[in-house]
Amino acid sequence: MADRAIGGNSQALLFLTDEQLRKGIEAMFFAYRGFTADPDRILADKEYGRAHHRAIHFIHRCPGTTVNNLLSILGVTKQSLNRVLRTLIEDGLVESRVGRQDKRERHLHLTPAGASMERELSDAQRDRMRAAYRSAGPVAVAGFRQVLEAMMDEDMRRHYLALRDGGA
Amino acid sequence: MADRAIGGNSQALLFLTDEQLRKGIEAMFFAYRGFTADPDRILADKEYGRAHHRAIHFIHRCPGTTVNNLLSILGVTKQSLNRVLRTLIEDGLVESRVGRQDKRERHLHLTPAGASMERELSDAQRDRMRAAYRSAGPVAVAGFRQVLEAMMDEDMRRHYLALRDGGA
DNA sequence: CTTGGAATGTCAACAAGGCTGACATATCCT
DNA sequence: AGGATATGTCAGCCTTGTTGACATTCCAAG
Repeated sequence: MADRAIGGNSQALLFLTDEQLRKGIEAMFFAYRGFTADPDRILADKEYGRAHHRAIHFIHRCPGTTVNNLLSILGVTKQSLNRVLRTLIEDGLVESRVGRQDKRERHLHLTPAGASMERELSDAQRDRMRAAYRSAGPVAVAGFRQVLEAMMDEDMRRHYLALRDGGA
Repeated sequence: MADRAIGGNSQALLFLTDEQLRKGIEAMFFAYRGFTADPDRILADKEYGRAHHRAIHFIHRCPGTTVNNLLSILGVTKQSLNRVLRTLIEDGLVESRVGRQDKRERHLHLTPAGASMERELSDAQRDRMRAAYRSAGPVAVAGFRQVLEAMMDEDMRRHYLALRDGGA
């Protein structure tokens, strides 16, 4: 178990020790709490939760996306998503338009109210991220993204890259 | 809202644009799924969930920790933790010893069975982390940790640093 | 034109894991 | 003796995930 990276290898692999990996694991745990803390605080006052935030985020990023596509990005069941989506539509934050070519599909868009909520949430989240980026510097940020990308499941990486490159 | 980092500033701050921040936010979202995926799969077969994993992890890291300390690390209520802890103790994975100095305190330890479960879970999680580290390289890993640390809430950072330095 | 399959919506039931509030017990400290 | 602390526990609630079943609508292939 212990530190297989060392074995017959060189000092250059010291960053692969179980010790280093454990620090990374704990860093992910504690950092993710910070990552969601600010939007969570805002959402608590309204009637919503983190699931609503995620839906709003990706509808903002992919205007006109279909339910199926959103399902696959979020990685939840349609029943779960539908519950969230229904309240967002009822409350006038999201609009669901019947597809023109394929009328079975629904294309999702934020209403002005939805866009305003999106801004409030992502501003809060970006503020923290910006402070972290600034304090760590550009080189660290590049490494941060590189490790995160390598950590994703294949399916998730596909979605991520499509958003990263398509949305740029 | 858009790209305040650019304003009257230099090119050196291009990594602080909203665009770059958004990519980091999405990377965190997708990567965290991968981060928990392997332990979750293992836990699904047994009677446990992610909350049990977290408790086991930190009891392993801080043998003899008190319930109160664990509460503060995990950031949940004692009722939530207790539900998890009770099942772990009933199932013989965790042992709760009355404190010697202060008999009000309970000191938590993994039993051999608990330690074995811990190993199985953290092996799975470390494997993925190791692959990510290896593919990204030591410089990226340093940046990864740096940005995550900067992203934590103050309370979480205290716990993280205590574990990072104390546990080294 | 019919039929199979895809995309969507919805109902019901359930589980995990958060939360609050209230209360009990044992222990420590002053 | 009495207040504070550490823990455990009961009851109930919420969010968000799950499965399974079923209806509708529509596209596309035969």
